[in-house]
This record gives sequence, C-alpha cells and structure tokens, in this order.
Amino acid sequence: MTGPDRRTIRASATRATKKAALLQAAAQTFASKGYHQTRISDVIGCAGVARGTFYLYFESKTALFLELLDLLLIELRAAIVGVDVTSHISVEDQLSHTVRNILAAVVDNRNLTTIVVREAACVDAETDLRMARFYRRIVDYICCSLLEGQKLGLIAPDIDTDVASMCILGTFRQFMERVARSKTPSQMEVDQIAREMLQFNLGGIRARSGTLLTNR
Amino acid sequence: MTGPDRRTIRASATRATKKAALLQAAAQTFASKGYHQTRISDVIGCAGVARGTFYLYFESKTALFLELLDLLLIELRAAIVGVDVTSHISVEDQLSHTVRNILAAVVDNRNLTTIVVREAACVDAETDLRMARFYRRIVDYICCSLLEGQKLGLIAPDIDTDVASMCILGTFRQFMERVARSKTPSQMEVDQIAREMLQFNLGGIRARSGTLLTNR
Amino acid sequence: MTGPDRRTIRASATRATKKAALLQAAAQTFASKGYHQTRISDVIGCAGVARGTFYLYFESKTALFLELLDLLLIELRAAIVGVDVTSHISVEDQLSHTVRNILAAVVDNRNLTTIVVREAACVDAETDLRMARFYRRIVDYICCSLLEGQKLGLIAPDIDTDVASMCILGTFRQFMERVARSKTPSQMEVDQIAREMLQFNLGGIRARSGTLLTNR
Amino acid sequence: MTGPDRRTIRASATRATKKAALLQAAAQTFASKGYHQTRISDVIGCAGVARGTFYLYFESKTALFLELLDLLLIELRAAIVGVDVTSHISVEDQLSHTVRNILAAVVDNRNLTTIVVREAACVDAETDLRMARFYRRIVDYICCSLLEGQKLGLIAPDIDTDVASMCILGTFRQFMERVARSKTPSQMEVDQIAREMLQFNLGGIRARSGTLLTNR
DNA sequence: TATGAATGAGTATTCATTCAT
DNA sequence: CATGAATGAATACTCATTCAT
Repeated sequence: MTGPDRRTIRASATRATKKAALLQAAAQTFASKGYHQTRISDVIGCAGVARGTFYLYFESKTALFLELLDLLLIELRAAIVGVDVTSHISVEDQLSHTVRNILAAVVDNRNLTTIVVREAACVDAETDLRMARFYRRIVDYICCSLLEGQKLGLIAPDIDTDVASMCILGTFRQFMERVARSKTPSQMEVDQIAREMLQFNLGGIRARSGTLLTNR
Repeated sequence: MTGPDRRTIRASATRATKKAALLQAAAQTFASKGYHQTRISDVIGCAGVARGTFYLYFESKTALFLELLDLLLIELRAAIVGVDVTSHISVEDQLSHTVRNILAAVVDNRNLTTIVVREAACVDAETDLRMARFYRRIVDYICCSLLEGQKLGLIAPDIDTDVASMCILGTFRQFMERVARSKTPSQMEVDQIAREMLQFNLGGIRARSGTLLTNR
Repeated sequence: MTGPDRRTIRASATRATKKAALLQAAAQTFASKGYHQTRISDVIGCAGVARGTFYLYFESKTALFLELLDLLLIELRAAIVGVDVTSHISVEDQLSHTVRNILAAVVDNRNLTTIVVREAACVDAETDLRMARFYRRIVDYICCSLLEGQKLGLIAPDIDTDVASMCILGTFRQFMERVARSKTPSQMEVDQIAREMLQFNLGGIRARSGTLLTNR
Repeated sequence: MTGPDRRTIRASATRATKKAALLQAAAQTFASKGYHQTRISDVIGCAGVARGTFYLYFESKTALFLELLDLLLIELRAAIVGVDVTSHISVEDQLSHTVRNILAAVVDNRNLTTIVVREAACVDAETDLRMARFYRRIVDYICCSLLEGQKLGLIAPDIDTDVASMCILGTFRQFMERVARSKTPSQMEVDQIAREMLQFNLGGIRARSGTLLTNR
C-alpha cells in the first residue's frame, strides 16, 4: 500500500539529490578549473555519479552551465529590491539594505560568481546573450530609477543617467570580480564595502555644484 | 645578388607584415567568434598565410592571444597618465585628459577590448593571471593616488580608498564592456561619457558631508 | 481471490499481449527507421511498455530481430507448397497456386519483408547466417525439384538446374525488394505479377530449342 | 627548379596512394566485418594511416561507404552495354557479351559487391536512396529495351515487360548475392552461369505458346 | 511481472601542432 | 622562411542492458 508512495518519494529524493550533487560538483569544478578545462569526468567523478547519469539530468555540458548561470542570476534578482519613496524608511537606508543584500548574494554564491564573472561570455552564444540581457536589464532598471529620482527632485537634473547607471553597475561588477578572485571577505568587510560602495555611488549621482578637488 | 642586406630587409619586412597580418586576423576572428570557437584555420585563412607559417611567428594559439592581450594592456597603460599636483593645469583638467585618453584607447582598440573583456579570464591560467595583475596594479595605483590626495588634503579623509579605487576601476571596466558589446560610440558620445564618468567618480570620492538624497 | 488459475491466465494473457505489442511495434519501427536507427526507446515507446519489461520478453535487441525474422521465414515456408506430380491438378496450376501463396505472404507481411530484405544481412552474424541458410535451402529445394522434373521428363535435360534455381529465387527476392520499397500492391497487381512471374520462370526452364530472338 | 614539381608529383602520388589504401582497406574490412561492426580504427589500422589522415580524405565513415558504393556502381554501369539491333552481331551474342561483362564486373569487385549487397540499404538514407535509384534505373532500362523489342517484333507482345524486367534484374542480383556469399567462382563457372542466366532470361521473355511442363 | 533510474563501455570526429620538403 | 600533409591525443555523448524496488 505504502509501497509505491515510498518508492516514489525515495526516488524523487534521490533524483533531487543527484541533480543537486551534480550542480554542486560542477560549480566547484567550473570555478576552480574553468568551464573549458573541466571535463564531464571531473564533474561526475566529483558528484559520484555514472557518466550516463549525467545526461539523465542535463542535456549537455552547456545546459549544465546554463543552469548554474540561472541559479546565480535568480539569487541576484532576488537581492535587488526597489526603493519605495513612500516608505517611512529613508531612501538611503533602503538602498543600504539592497546593496548589502546584493553583496551578500554574491559572497554567498562565490563559486557561481566566479564562474559567471569569468566565463559567462565565452561558453556559448546563449550564455553570452543571457548575461548581456541580464546586465542590460539591470542598467535599464537603474537608469529608470535615476530618472524617477530626477523627476522627484531627489537627484540633480544635470546627471547623465545613462552614464551614471553604467558606472553604478560597474562598481557592483567589480565587486563580483573581486569576490571571484580573492578569498571570501568577512562579513565585516562586506558591510564596510557595502557602506562605502553606496556612498561612492550616491556621491556619483550627487549634484555637481563646484569642484571638490582643486590644486590651489 | 645585391647581397644579403637587401634580402634580409625584404625578408624581415615580410616577416613584420606576416606577423601583423596574423595579429590583425586573430584580433578580428577572436572578437567575432570568440577564442575557443576560433580555429587556427580561421586565423591563417583570414591572414592568407600557410598553416606552418603560423608557428614560425607564434608558439601556440595561447601565445597569440597573449600577444594581443599585451597590445591592449600597453595601449591602456600608455593612456593612463598620473596627475602632477605641481602642474599649473588643474587636477580636474588633468584627470579629464587622462579619462579621455583611456576611453579613446578602449574605443580605438575595439576588437582587442572585446577579446580581453570577454575571454582573458578563460583562455589560460597565464592570461588570467596577467589580467588580474594588470587590474590589481591599476587598483593599487588608484588607491595610492587617493591616499596621496588625502595626504594633500585634496580628498576627504573619511573615504575608504580601497573601496573607492575598486569602484573607480569598475566604472572603467563597465565602459570597456559596453564598447565590447555595442557599436563603436561616436567621438561626441565618448567625450560625453568621459566627462560624466569623471564627474561620477569625483562625486564618489567627494566628502560625504550630509546626505544628498532624502525623502523628507 | 478466485484462485491462482485466473491470475495466471490473466497474467499470461497480458504476457502474450505485451510480447505481441512489442513485436508489432518493432516491426513497424524497424521497417520505417531501420534496425540500427531504431532505439529500444522507440520500440517500447511505440508498444507502451516499460524499458525493463522489454527484457522480460526479449534477451536483446538482436534477439527481437531474430524473432521477427523467424516470423517471416515461417510464413514464407508455409507458403511454399511442393508439386505433387501424382495429383490430378496440373503442375502449372499447382505452381501457380504456390507462387500466389508466396507473393501473398510477402505482401501480407510487408513490414517484416522490408526489414528482412534490407537488414537481415547486417544486423548480426547470426541473422546473416539464418538468412543465408534459408535462401540456400530454398535454392536447394528448387534445384532438387528441377532435377526431379528432369528425371520425370518434365523439364529439358540441358537446363543447368543450379543456375536456374538461382535465377528463380532471384525473381522472388526481387519481388520482395519491390514490396519493401513501393507501396503495397493491390490484389489484382499481385495476381498479375504472380501469373507473369510464373510464366517467366517456366519460360526460363523450358527447353532451349532454337533462339527466339534474332535480328535477321 | 624541379623542386616544387617533384614535390607536387610525389605529394599527389602519395595522396592518391593514401586514398587508395584507405578505400582498399575499407573495402576489405567492410566486406569481412560489415559496415556497422567496422571501426575507423580498423580501416586506418589496415591502411597504415593515422586517424586524422582519414578525415583528410573522407568527410565521414558514411562518405567513405558512399565512395565505395559509387566505385561498384560505376563498374556495373560500364559493364552494361545496350544492344545494337543494326549491328551485324546477333542480338543474342551481344546480350551474351553484356551478361558476361556484368558478371565479370561483379566477380572482379567481390568485396564491393559483398558490401553493397549486404549493407547499402542500411547504412544511411543516402546510400539506400542511391541503391534504389540505381536499381530502378536498371529496371527501367530493361523495361524500355523489352518494349523496344516488342515494337521490333523480337519479343512476344503478350509479355508483361514490367514484371519481366523485375525478374531479369532479380536474376542478376541473386548472382551478386551468391558471389558475395560464396568463394569467388572460377572463370569457367562464371562463363557457364552467364550462358545459362542468359538462356533463362531469354526463355522468360519468349512467347508463351503452349505449356512446356505437363504431368500428363 | 513491471518499472525506469542508473550504468559505463564504446567511438566518431576535431584540431593544435609538427616536420619533411 | 614557407608550406600543408600528416599526426594522434583528447572528449562529449549514446544507448543497450541491468537491477533494486
């Protein structure tokens, strides 16, 4: 009676486990050896799974990469929370929270970040496209937010929102790069970076009245 | 007949020509198809050179990539001119000039930029290392400059120079990414971007007195 | 509940059904895609049976083919009825009947014919052997019949029975080939072919008195 | 001066040699082990050539098969010579010559015949198509010839040329099958078979006046 | 019996590199 | 210097078969 149910449950549990194991193994191997240097053997060896089994869960090596890519992009999207100007929480605090979220997502997915930062563009036309689309959307989103801010009088009207959004994205990507390359930063470091990155970007979109730097 | 000199000259002329042709061909092909999708056949076909000849000029496909990488890094290094605080030209004007230089170098070497931005990290341990080193040096350089600025009282002392330099590099890299992906921007666009990027970054390292953005 | 008998019966009924379904599915798939292009998945998918179940009924893919092969060979053997010279029915009428039988068997088993004609020789050493043996027996049988006919004075003694039997088999095999390749011929067409094929073969073993064809 | 010429000559000689060696090796291996059981390793091992070299001369294993197939078909086509009714040589002698030619071509290309007879239909859609087309053309050719013969009064008008041409082709194909399966027949045997096969087929298209066989 | 997830041996093809000419 | 035919190591993917449930 409980036979089939149990079997089904166990089976699907195994299924989930196997796929997770493969994703985990791939994340590790891709991150340490790079996509092109990684052989299917490496992944299945690391996951403790037979060769054929791999293709039970993934159509191809590329498809596997794509799933990993999506995993990170989903995390990042989730971390990006828009600002609610009607909220009683100050915009800066909201932004502070979002920045911390994003940096945390990057740090928490160090392997994925490494993979994405280093190889998303050179695995495949598809992965390249997906990354480009992702970043374009982010830039567009930031740009729209800035324009909105200008309308609301929160941001100086003489800011080139196009360039500013590009710069802001750049600062975040450089952080991703840094995480991908250095050892995982401590929570304290991340907090400090979040704070300073936010300040830097806020400064970047602040009104350009007068020059701060002068050599006389 | 007229002696070895002439032959040598002609030969070395040809030599230079062939190598240049191969580099040019590789830059094009790598930029359009990507390093891993590019076959030696593609390069020699495009350069009009025989297969064996390729290996007279380059040790390997990787070595070829490395040379291209260096070409761009040299250009970029050349474009980066430090600020002379004793000069009669204002710091901001000097910076403005440098930024314009850098952006121009990027735009002028669009193919190389594309290649480097997309693949430097996933060709090889060596290329990866070289890129990392290059960017690390830049960050260090910026960081030192900022510290210097703080010492001179040009930059607010509460700036985290570490994070700020990371952000600044990020803004430049995002521009490289943009050039790699979009059509070549016009001179006017580049000028506008240079101006705004500089302002953004200057804003980022400006004293954080009071918040600019507030929703009350 | 009502005892083991019923269950057994039902089970064996299912057994017969499943096996028949698999044979049927295989006949179709092999005929349309060819043995080597057909995957076990295709067969079980078409038969609506689980993968493991397949191996309850057939030892291997080859064994399945062998069973299909046998099905056709049995049909063909059944269709071949020897001539009874003591019968009151004329030899030609008996032959006519047999030819019609054979052609009908071929047409009625179009899928099997297609498979056997096209692939029996290249599936396996075993299938190849079995086909060769089958055809050799047929040739031997025809040959013996012809020798018998010669002894009885029904067939001219100057006929090379070896070659003639080869030719006769050839005409039948060409018909099999034709059925395998074209659409199923109508009953009328088959009858016409049977009549003409018999006449052709009878003509082939007729006494070679004089040449029929002459260009003077 | 004679440098490049010689090299070219030698090179092309080697080229021709290598390709011929591969074709020869493939003919042997395919004939003895069958197309599907033959590995590229078998062919290159037998030809004494490196793996990559194989693909210098053939696009794929299938393409190799196709070339072998064409080799036989060309030989066979060349062996088929039409009858010239205005010639001073009797039609029967002309036919006799052609039949001998065809059988000789089959025997001389025993390996190819074996391959084609056994596998042409199950290698590929393309090979299958090519074989079908070849045989269809032959049948059509025979059929047209028979119709011509009927017009000229050389062949009885009550012959179904469609069926007769099918039968005739069948006799030849059965000979091919026989050569593919048995040891190479001696010249004498082939001559005998040619003579008898011709007589058989001539008998098949002779006027059906009266029955030869009768059991009373 | 029935199932279908797991297995892993098996192979055609690619392509960077070499080297005889 | 120049050539391009030859090389062969390297690898993703398939699919018949098994076996735990």
